[in-house]
Amino acid sequence: MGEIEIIHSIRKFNRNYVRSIGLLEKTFLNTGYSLTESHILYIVKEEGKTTATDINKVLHLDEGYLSRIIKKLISNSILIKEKSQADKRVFKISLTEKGIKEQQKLDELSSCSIAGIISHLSQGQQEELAQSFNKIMRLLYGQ
Amino acid sequence: MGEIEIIHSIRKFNRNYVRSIGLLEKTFLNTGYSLTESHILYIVKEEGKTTATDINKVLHLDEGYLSRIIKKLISNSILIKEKSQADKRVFKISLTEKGIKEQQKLDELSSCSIAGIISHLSQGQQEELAQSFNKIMRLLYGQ
DNA sequence: AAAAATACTTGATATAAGCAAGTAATTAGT
DNA sequence: ACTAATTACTTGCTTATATCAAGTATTTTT
Repeated sequence: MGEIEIIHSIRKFNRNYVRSIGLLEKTFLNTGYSLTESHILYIVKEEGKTTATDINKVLHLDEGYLSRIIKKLISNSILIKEKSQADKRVFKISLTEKGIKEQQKLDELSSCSIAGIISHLSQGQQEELAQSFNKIMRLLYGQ
Repeated sequence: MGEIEIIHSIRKFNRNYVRSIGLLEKTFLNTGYSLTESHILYIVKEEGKTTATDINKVLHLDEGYLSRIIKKLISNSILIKEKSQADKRVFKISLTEKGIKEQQKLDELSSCSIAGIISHLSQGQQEELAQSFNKIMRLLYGQ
């Protein structure tokens, strides 16, 4: 396989996957959260208690944009922030009780939408699919 | 591998890939074309002479939005439209000379950005990567 | 011939994202 | 210890991207 074919395969995948992600975004619209917001909530769940800066080490959003999203999530009682004692520039962010529940709902929605997409595949095909995704993850992102 | 692991793998991939596509979008910003516009031009190149409706069979954009994008591309002399003789509701759309050149530039930019991403991989790893993408394409999109 | 569907357009609006300037706190340089 | 630079976060303003709803013209269905 030459470089041109390799690049062609990846570009073909990208063209198709962009649309899948577009569909995913529409699924999230009904929830009242954007994909980006749901991503932020996922990170806060994973990290437990974190900061805007740490979230942005993953997401690389515009700082002002992130600040506003967090502000909105706080005003909707999904997140709370408390001033860090160690560094008074920093706000520690975490999920409220409501936030935990909302995040779980989003988590389930995401899993269900994936389950739907792979439901027409056999068990063996589903495993092949997962292994392909895992391989790409390792090769591209070292994970 | 159980269903939970399979879904987990795909979701992990998605979280990472969303950002790759975000970066790709930023690359395109400098060109004066959005990823969506470049996608439209790609389809017009592939199809030769096509219609808004046919483009949207692939992209599923809002009709009005697509109409405006096409309008803009026409006013920038990238596309031309001519009324179909067979059906006077329809406009046949195609690339101008300038449009062909611009599309080629976008094509190269896209290929180069992929080449950059895979450049740190060995030839063998690049082939594994392409094969993984191909397998996913077949499983998810039947292509 | 009327009703329904299709192809496309346009006005108004919403959502997502980015830029730039600013405040407050911390760290680095001398 | 004091100034300069950096970091964390915020806010006002703007742009980019996308959607909704209503409308025109044409074609297809009944």
